Amino acid sequence: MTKKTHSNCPVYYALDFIGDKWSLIILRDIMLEEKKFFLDFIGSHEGIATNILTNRLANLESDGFINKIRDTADKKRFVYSPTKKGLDILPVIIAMITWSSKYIAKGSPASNFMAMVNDDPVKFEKDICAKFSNQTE
Amino acid sequence: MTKKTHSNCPVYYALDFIGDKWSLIILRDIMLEEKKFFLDFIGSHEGIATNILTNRLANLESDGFINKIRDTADKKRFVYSPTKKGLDILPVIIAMITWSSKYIAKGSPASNFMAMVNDDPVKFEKDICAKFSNQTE
DNA sequence: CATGTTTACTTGCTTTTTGCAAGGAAAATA
DNA sequence: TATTTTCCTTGCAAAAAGCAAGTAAACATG
Repeated sequence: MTKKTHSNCPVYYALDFIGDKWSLIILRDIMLEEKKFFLDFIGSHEGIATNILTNRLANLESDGFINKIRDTADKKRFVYSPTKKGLDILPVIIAMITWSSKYIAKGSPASNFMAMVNDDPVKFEKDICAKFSNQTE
Repeated sequence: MTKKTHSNCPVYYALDFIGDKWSLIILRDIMLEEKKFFLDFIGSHEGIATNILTNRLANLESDGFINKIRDTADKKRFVYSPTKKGLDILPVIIAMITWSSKYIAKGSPASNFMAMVNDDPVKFEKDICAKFSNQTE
């Protein structure tokens, strides 16, 4: 996802930014799992490597999906949060959850999100956006 | 996207299948661009290599997203078509189109799909599904 | 029916990306 | 000052993707 082709196809355009697995996983962690710090993302059970995480966080920031600000309480670390542009990716994530809840193996341990999304996807999105309503951009 | 991790996270579960760019581009071509044949996909301006296309078509078929049947009219070639499971990915694609139409540069040559999706996304999805209503699975 | 074309796929090679392990730097802590 | 925490970098190996050429079966043509 280094070079953006800026295709005139809107599907490909979106994939230029979130067409790799890790970028969407990070956005999921930020928006759904309320992760904020570098080590939070490292703690995801998917196991992203530190160099890849650094690269993806930088891309997501320069592409305007997330903000990166130094934590005032603990200046060693940075707080990562979604921008409006990033929050607007939520419908894509929700659509994936809807699809998965239909096709995931019955025996699989169900995620909380599946029930919530199936129950009321609009409310699900609104509730998450409300958590980040203090975002300026 | 070779090994499926079968994570209990529904986002990651979906990304196991469509988390690489090419798989979604192929599904876009099949469902939105009404492409059917190997050479149709090669003709996409994104430029997928033949070995990658062969691999992705095989994966999509074995994962149950598409059907592959020999063309009765011209037995040299195969007809690729979406299954119900594949058509259920449409909301993900539509969510991407919605996102892109909001953030794509104003000067960019607009796709037909952007206007149609923004006008009536539910109708957009129904119309596409109707085209493939003869699909048995 | 011999020859050439179309369509799908394969193979070998190079380049790019990812994964992994170790280390480094700034801020906090003791 | 020494140690820990947090984020990031670097070097190297493994995996994936990209590219060009070639193969084989179905078909078309003379």
